[in-house]
Amino acid sequence: MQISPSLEDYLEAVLETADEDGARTTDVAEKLGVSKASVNQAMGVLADHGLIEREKYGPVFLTENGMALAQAVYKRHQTIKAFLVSILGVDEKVAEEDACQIEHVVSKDTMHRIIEFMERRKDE
Amino acid sequence: MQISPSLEDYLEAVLETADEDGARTTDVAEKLGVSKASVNQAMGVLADHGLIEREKYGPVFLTENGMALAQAVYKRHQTIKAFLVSILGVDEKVAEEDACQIEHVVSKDTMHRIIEFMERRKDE
DNA sequence: AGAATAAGTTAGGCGGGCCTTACTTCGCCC
DNA sequence: GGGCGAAGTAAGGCCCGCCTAACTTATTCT
Repeated sequence: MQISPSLEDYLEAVLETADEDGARTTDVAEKLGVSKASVNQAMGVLADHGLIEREKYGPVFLTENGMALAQAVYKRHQTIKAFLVSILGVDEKVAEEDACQIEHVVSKDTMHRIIEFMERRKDE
Repeated sequence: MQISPSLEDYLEAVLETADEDGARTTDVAEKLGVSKASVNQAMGVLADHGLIEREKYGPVFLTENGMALAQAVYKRHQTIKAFLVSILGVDEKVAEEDACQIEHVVSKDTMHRIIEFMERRKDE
């Protein structure tokens, strides 16, 4: 499953804004700071990839695949953010923004090292 | 001075491939893994921004502004790479690639924290 | 129910960044 | 000096990601 960084952001936002009734275009747009039209377009692509399902003029829902991917992205995000805050002492808000960017460009290898580093820190 | 990440990469590559006779389109293209046409186009934009100078069919040279910016970018790059390698233990080659991406998305604040962290490490 | 408002959708457009193809200029060598 | 290959340039095209404007559907309120 290969989607662009930007689509990963949309997927993550769907996860974060969803409740039992799914996620709304407006909320996702708000969260990402883009227009509803852009969200709608992105949802089309995510649906094509089988990552979400939606009925016309209704909310969207993550499929199983979509949920798995969204959670993976979310976890990466949280891990990087935690690293920035707890290890480097970066401000919470800044860390949030930086994590959002870094999560898309960091290699699996470096990601592992970050996790390891934090594990080690925890034990001390 | 506001240029895109991609243009920063071109500028950095000019710095890295240049000798006394300036930098060549071909070398920059090779270094970045893009076509000569793309390099040429980017050089046009950098020239418009007064960051490089060039004569037709000749090599390009960094202006003072261009040199300053290129060095700033280069330093960021090296710092991030050093952090990945020496603190996280990331493989040299992987760190190089990751640094190349991260350098464009990291905030000034986080950048400072990284430097501080490494300074502290050095003292111990 | 009917109007006003909110949510979602569609169409069309724009800039960034890359490409290929074809052309021009340069430098070298017989 | 003519020819050739390499370097540089120009033109045109493609995809991505975003936008605005205009439209359709849903909802809410009196």
